[in-house]
Amino acid sequence: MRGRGGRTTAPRRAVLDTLTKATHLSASEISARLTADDVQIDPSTVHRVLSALADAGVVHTVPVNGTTTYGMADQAHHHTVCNQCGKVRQLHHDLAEALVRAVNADGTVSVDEDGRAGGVVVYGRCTGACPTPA
Amino acid sequence: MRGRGGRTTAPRRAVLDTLTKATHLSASEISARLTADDVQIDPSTVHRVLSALADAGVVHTVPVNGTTTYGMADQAHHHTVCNQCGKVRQLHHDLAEALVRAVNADGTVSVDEDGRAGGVVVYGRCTGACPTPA
DNA sequence: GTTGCTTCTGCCATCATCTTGCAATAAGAA
DNA sequence: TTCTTATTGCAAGATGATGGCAGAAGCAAC
Repeated sequence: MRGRGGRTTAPRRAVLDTLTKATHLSASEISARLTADDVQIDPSTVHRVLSALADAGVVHTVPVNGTTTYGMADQAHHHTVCNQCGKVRQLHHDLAEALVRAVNADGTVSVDEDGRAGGVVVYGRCTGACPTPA
Repeated sequence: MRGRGGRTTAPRRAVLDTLTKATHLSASEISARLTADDVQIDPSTVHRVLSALADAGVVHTVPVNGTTTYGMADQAHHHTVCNQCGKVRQLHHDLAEALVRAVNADGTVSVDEDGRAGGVVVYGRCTGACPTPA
């Protein structure tokens, strides 16, 4: 699961476990869930672990409001984001793929789908009531 | 230009002037340019002005790395962002519009193009050398 | 199983961005 | 011109994220 040179440590395992159970969490949310599970990991460590995992391509990042949310990289690289509640949803759509191809063909920006933050994000608003106005 | 209930004050005029001269700037960049032009406006005021303008639909926001960049709303609502240098480019493409229509048709998220942050953002990396590794 | 190198973690301080409270100011209407 | 109220400036603080450093632990070699 993480055979990319890095070491298998308890914090990394815990962060990945948290992220597989509920994808698209911010660093502070992951910290909160870990402490809720009686796993004491320093917030700075969570940030470093996430950064390392993102560099390794294990997780990807989605910017939401002012913060960064993380999700497993084996899932879709395209997302919708609600600007109100911050909810991140996966976006499975051929048009997103087509748009990526078009942007890549354009030449000014290259979208590397394996990169830590490459992909299409559609910002909008939940139709109806937002789940949690986080 | 800003007939939407708000008052026409010097700070708002200055922020809008800065934003029309060079679109897609962060709040701190706008502050820096204002001070460079010998216009003294408090950073918190810049934030409040930008937030008010975004709420009014005069400007739109694009999340870049950890910060928020602002651009005039009369321009394209879709953008490409370089994760390395933070460069924001306008994205004129029918596929982006088609994707928005598809997402709206999907029903879970509504993309209001007049909203303060609605639109498509494609995150990637500048092909070749990035302008300024800001 | 033991040893040792190197990575990783935890703690701390620091930074940057952004927000909020409050008094003073000024825009716009009467 | 006067008055009401939105807006600004200043200060303090909240929040997210980063970097340094000493100690702990993973992993490989022996």
